[in-house]
Amino acid sequence: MKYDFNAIEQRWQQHWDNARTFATPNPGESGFDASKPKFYTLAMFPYPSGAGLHMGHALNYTATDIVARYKRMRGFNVLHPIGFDAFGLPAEQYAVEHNVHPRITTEKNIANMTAQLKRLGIGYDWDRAFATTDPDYVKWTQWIFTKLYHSYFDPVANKAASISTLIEKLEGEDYYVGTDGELIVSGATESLEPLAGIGDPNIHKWTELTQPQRERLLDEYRLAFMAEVEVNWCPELGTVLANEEVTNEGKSERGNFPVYKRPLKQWMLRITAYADRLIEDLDHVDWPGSIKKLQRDWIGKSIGAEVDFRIDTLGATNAEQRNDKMSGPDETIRVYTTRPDTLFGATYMVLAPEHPLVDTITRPQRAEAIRAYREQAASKSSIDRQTDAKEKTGVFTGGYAINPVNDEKVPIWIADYVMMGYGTGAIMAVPAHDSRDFEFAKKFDLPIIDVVADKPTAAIYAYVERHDREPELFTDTGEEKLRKSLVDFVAMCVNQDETDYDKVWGVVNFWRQDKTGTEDTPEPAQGRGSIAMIWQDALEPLMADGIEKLFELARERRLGTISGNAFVATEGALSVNSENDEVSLNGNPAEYAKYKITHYLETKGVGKEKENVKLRDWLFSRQRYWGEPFPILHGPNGEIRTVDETDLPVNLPEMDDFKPSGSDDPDAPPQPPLGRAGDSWKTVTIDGVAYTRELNTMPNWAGSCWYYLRYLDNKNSDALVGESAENYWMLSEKSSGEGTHAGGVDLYVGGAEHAVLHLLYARFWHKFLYDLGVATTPEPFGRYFAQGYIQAYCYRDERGFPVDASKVVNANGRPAAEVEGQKGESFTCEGEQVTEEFGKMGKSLKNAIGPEEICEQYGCDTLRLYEMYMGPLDQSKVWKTADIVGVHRFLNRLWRVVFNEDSGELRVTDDTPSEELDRKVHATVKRATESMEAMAFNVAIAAMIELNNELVKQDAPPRSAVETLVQLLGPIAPHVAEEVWQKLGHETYLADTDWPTWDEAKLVQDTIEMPVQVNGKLRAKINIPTNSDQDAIEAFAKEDENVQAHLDGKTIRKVIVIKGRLINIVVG
RNA sequence: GACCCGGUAGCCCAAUCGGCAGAGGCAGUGGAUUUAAAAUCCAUCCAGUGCGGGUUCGAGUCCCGCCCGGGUCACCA
Repeated sequence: MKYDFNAIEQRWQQHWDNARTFATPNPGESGFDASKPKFYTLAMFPYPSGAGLHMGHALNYTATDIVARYKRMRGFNVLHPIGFDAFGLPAEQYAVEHNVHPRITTEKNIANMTAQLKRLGIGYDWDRAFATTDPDYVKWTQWIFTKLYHSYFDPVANKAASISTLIEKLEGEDYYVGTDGELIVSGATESLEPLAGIGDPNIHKWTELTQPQRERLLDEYRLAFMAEVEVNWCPELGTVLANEEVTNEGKSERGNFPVYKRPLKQWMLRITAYADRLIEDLDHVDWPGSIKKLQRDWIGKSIGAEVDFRIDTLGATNAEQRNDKMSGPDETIRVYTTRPDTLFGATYMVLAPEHPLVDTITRPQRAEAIRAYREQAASKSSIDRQTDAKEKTGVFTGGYAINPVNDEKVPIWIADYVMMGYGTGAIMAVPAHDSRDFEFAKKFDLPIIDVVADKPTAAIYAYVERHDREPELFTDTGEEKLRKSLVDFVAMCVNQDETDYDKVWGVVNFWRQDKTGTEDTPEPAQGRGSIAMIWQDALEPLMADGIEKLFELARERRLGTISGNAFVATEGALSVNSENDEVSLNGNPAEYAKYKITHYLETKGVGKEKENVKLRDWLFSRQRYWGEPFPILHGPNGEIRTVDETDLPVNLPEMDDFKPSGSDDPDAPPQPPLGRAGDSWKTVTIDGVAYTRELNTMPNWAGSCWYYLRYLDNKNSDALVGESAENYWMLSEKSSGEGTHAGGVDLYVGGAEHAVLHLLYARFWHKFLYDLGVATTPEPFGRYFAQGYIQAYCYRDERGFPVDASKVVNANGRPAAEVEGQKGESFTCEGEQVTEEFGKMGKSLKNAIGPEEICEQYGCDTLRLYEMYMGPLDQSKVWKTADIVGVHRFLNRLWRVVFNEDSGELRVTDDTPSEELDRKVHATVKRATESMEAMAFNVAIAAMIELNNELVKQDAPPRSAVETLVQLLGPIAPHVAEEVWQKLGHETYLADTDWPTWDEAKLVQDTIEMPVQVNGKLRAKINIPTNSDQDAIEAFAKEDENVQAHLDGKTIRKVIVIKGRLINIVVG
């Protein structure tokens, strides 16, 4: 009776299906056991694509299944559901390519994937499964959207609230409206006053606004809103894309088509309102640090200042001024900077080509050049911008602005290295301290002046300034003395961290003039000693061309940039050349200088502190058929209303032609497929008013933003999730009072490629639902585990194209899979020479291996074992088919431990295991348990193999030891474990048994071998009674002959005894 | 370019609070079985932890500086 994995796996999979073994009741349902703790685990939502499951899926689903089965044995109520993210581009592309309705292909793919999942033996609660395309689910996705539309983000409460609340607050004058439409809290404390904007706050009351103004104001605050924005337009896909869906190369993530920037009116979600909470709450989730960092960087919060530069009209001729309607005194360009401390070094300005003030600023003689440049910039796709990024381009507008801190006139340029989408779309360029500005200034020969320097350079600036102020001090001295004096000055400033330059100046001059000081006068740089020499060395290169040259550079404020690079450091750097009659930053460290200048700007009314985020609002419209229709109706006068809750869901119209209108012309207007739907769908008449439905659809991310909540209560028709189910499954008790788990899914496993897409969008929606009171935890996924990729060898022919890896053989005709990765092999594919490489397993490299072929050949238990044994789950690892036999042998060996293969008889006996074997069993349980908890399944499996190797040696394997091993194996290789368990005579299923425990006392041996070191070198190993105390251990160690030899004639200085570990005797 | 992760035997990987570098698997080698091969079984070989410093009685583990590999982001002012 051989190990027949096919029959075994088929039998148990059928059993689990029929018996609904992994169905989990909710609170209040029959069979629910309230005494057990809960555990909610989830793998990432799969797309039911035509290609089916790949190895990465198998890895992901096996991992959560193992944890689910393990936790079940540990006495948890385990929720482990699955469903399908069935809307969206991939499903639609597949449907288009195969010319069938997406619903049909989607259903077929779901059926196919369901069968594949069952073939892997994953223990899902299938009763909870659904697809995002189910009308029942679409209804609640649309419901959430209507709530977003009717909500705003309250800046005081820091949470979402109903738009009607905002109206109440405006009517009740809790809030006023500022010039930029910002909300101003009435009776605000002084700290809130800056919200009022720069200069005259010009505060409006709600009653002063006209009805259209009011509508517009409210629209400014809705969490779902329409806006004309620069979007990523992909003509080939016929749709716009979110920033996150565009690759680095400026191509669409789906299909790899070119993407262009163009302004379009689209639905947006105000994710930026949640930026702070999305950052802050990362502190409370148990996620990999790298993923948290990716999210923080993507949100990209920075604190800097907004500064207003007045446009200068003096440069214009009288004739120009007469024609220039915009030369009023209030016309300013607002810039955002994170380095306000460098404001004195702003020598020019750059506007994004799309900046609205460009036309105003441009002088007539520059107009043609500007027009040409803007046109060129607009026509570039992001890929071109990317390619051209190496070389800075730009055009001078002919206009100037006034630097508010020093009244210097600075030229205004436009350049595509400044983006309209970030900050204010305009920058003050500080070429000395920003590498992009530096490059640009070099290319167009714009002035570069230092305003920040490291400490020695700052000291030189201070010295030269004082030298030039009192030149008479130096009339009778030579260059040598000047040089020494400078070195002293710099050395004293740097070594004593002194920025009171006048004081140092005094001291240095005192000594320079060879005067005798009073007792109080410190010697510069401690007597011109060695410390001064160090700085002399550092300064020598600067003075190579003579000290006069150095002075010259300092007077030109160019000391820092002669290196040919911008000096961008803030740590340890000091401001220089930054003072006017009212404020001086000189000698101040950057952080303080920032604070000081920002405060100065505020008092002058030309700037204020400003927080900024890189994160953009989420573009939510797609011009596609296969997505959730918006529950939105457009009225004849442009008014918008949401579809009533009772009329949800809005289902997609049946259409014959659902294909998107793609085009290779980037200027063709978007034509959503729903525009071709019949009028009976498109037009809705309510109270005699004919409304048109919104014709765009939602992006595929919509459905995956809240699916984990629907699993909890997927049959509920009154709410997206019922309260008791949500409370039970989402609220997690904090285990130790350490508040690291913010609730939600207890273990979420998936690939890191979703770090800034799904994981950010879902957190945003969840926080909104939390504000609504639908969700009771601030975060959706309390713990997230990012699994590594599966990589594989791949082969390319002479032209560099990948060839089918399964057809590649080595020189002896052996399949590559058996010898891959070994040195000195040469490979051919159908007679042609190919080269071996290494990359992510997949279709594009033609090196994919389907889970199904492995299941057929070895069984899914072996596949599950192998995938977990390859290495740590969070790391990428290489697929090697040849290695699979290792774990397959393990299962075979285990089978033969239990059964006599020839007779089919059980080999196990009821003998008591030997003390040694018993110790091994307990040690294995301990190691396996700890490894399972740490998700180090590779280590857990190794421990099991070890124990099995012990059992192989037994002529009569004791039942207790075998059963323990089988139980440990259960979560990972459930079919064979269950089969053996049953054959061992058990009535209950292994899945329903308790996880084995270990007895720490059983691990202790009577005697223990301990290494003895002398001076850290191993000199002996001694066997001593385990319970020996420190003194006894030391005495035993000293008895050893070899140890004595090494102690001979030496003094024992110290004896380190680590009980159970080692003894180290230090002699000298 | 910036950031994150990793580097232990021919290969994949273990090694608890800093405490004897080796558990497990693959490959290799020798043997058993076999007409032969595959499969299977038994036995066995193999490194001082990428490099250079430092802390320590003691470093794969901690600190500093590099090198290599993988990943992510990338004109974000």
